[in-house]
Amino acid sequence: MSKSEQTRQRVADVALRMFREVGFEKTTMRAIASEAGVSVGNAYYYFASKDELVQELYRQVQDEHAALAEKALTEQSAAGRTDLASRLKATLHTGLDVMAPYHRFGADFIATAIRPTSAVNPFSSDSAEAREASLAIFKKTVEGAKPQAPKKLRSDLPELLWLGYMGITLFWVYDTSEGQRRTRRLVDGAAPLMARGLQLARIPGVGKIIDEVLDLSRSVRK
Amino acid sequence: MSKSEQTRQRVADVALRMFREVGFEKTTMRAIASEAGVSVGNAYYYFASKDELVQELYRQVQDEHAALAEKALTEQSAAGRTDLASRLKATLHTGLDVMAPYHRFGADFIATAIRPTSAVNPFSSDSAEAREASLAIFKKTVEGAKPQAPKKLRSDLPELLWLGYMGITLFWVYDTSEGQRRTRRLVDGAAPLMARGLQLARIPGVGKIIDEVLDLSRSVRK
DNA sequence: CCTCCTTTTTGAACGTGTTCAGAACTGAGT
DNA sequence: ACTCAGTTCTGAACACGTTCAAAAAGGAGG
Repeated sequence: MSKSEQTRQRVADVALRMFREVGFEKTTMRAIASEAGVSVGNAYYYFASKDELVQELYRQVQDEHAALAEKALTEQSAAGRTDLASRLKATLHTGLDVMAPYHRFGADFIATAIRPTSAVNPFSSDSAEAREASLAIFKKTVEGAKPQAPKKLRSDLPELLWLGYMGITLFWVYDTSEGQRRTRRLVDGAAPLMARGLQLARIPGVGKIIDEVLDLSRSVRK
Repeated sequence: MSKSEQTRQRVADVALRMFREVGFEKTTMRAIASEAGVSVGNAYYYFASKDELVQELYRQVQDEHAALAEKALTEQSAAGRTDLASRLKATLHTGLDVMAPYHRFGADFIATAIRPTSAVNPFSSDSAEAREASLAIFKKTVEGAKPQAPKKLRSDLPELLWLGYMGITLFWVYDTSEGQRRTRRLVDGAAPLMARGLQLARIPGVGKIIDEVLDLSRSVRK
């Protein structure tokens, strides 16, 4: 590893550790630089802004989620539990597991991420790669499920679930209950309800409405 | 009006005008103070932070929404249009109308509002009053509708619709289409779908699931 | 070893939101 | 008129994220 890469890595490591330990706002660029043994300007040579350090954090959280979810899904399959509700629970709970150390400061990260101009914004094109990776987890969750979801929903489902996951994350940020158990309960309750709700798509009257909802959702996404 | 009140008002007026004209980030406290003819410290004597000025903005937007929605709903009723879909459209569209001048900077406001520590956060206790006022608009929207919504949903409906409105607002912030017409289309499409969707609650199989969704939503709100 | 270009590093400086010690003003009581 | 407590106002100062001109280090070719 070149000296340049080492410096970059050291800055990133220090930043992420400090984010975890003292939070986003209290971690100043000066503190990061000093702790990493470089000047402020040098930290900026590698990361154009504090936001870019958050981006680094997201990447790491996401990689970890992908690995943990994959592992949990595989174990469940081996044990014969292949229903969508169980798989969804596994994916959502592992997501919460990975984010847990950052809960105290989650709000700051969300505030950063939500700006359309932010590179970390989950809907922006800058983070397309990260979003695809996250979507892939939900694709895997849905595709490996038996019985499969109703055909008409299958293709849109991962994206809708991912959107739901964003909502759950928002809920989690505001969840001050101990260990965020209310969010855990939400996941445990919502996963089976969603799985069962999907079956309703087979009832004629419901199916028609769902078609229209999907049409609208597609047209509005352009 | 006392001199103190005058100063406070002048600061607020200048701030809101500048927010509208040049945006949240570009409106500095120094500029507000200078434009209002007071010192920076004096502006802080009346508003503890820049966020509190945003709170002032929210209050104003909300009052305007309440008035416009009320007017639109009354006119519709007079013309004999009392179905929920039409009423919902009126409420949502007037909301978008009121926010329109701020669209360019909406993202900054959202980023400010989303911090749990922010006084402007729509879920925080600090903004309970504002939230109640907003909820009241949706209560009126639902209650004045004929035919009425299914009984089991009636009490939770305003809160759920309000939540949906938050989602639509988020969508609107990210909507860069001209005049935010995609958001308008979303409202036009979603309002009738929601109204028709509610009727499905009367189908036995669907009703049971809805009961459980409501139970979960209540238990998780604690 | 020297030259010359690129990459890396420095730290002072800028503009920001916010704080605070104290100055200026106000008005009620004497 | 004078006092004095409370209210209103001031502007310098602080810490922050970020920028930038210039210094230092590295490295390729002679």
